[in-house]
Amino acid sequence: MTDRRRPSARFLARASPDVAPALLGMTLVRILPDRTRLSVRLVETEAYDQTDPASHSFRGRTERNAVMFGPAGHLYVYFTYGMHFCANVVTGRAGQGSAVLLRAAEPLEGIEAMAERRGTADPRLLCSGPARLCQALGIERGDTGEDLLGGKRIWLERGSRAPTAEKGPRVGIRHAVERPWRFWIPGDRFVSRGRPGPARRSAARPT
DNA sequence: CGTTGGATTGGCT
DNA sequence: GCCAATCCAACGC
Repeated sequence: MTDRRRPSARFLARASPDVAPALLGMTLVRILPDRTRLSVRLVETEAYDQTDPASHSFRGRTERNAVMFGPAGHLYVYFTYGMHFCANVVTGRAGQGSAVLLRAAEPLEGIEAMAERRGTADPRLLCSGPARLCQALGIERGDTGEDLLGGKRIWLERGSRAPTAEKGPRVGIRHAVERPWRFWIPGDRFVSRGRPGPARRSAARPT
């Protein structure tokens, strides 16, 4: 059964590479301004922290990343590529600048509303990707700082946590590519593209 | 103050 | 596989 309790602050106040796999299988619930209830099951996450050249917090606190340096359990939303939002759960202790990027999820409730926002009904195209997830759930700049442990517009529930996680390199970064800080539920069809996986056949072959 | 390029996506070749 | 879309934070001068 699904556990509707929220995770504890203590659970999130750990290092991001520990929290990231532990979030898999948890539920993210979203209440839209018109009170539509949406929910998804997290299936893919990535860890970031201040020692990490790929992290927004690497060069210290700024106006943009301030939420990352606050207490665990808040939502850090950033805007990128001129058109996309991505959402993170702040982890660790205040001042550490660590967070977990929510990369992909399985749609559970409010699928019709998600499909409308996304412009497609294909379940695999609703939340499989960090920017897709945000668009489906209506997460934007103004949602940064929301309290996922005590808030009423968006929060986490324990859900049906995954027994195992697979790990591999993070997606779309230039620095610290060697850190295997991407985590996903093995075999889950809602994991986003770009899976590392074993030996994908490449189009670029030597002659 | 000007430049660069990004924790992405979707459409076209 | 390749690249445009489209904003703006971070960095260099």
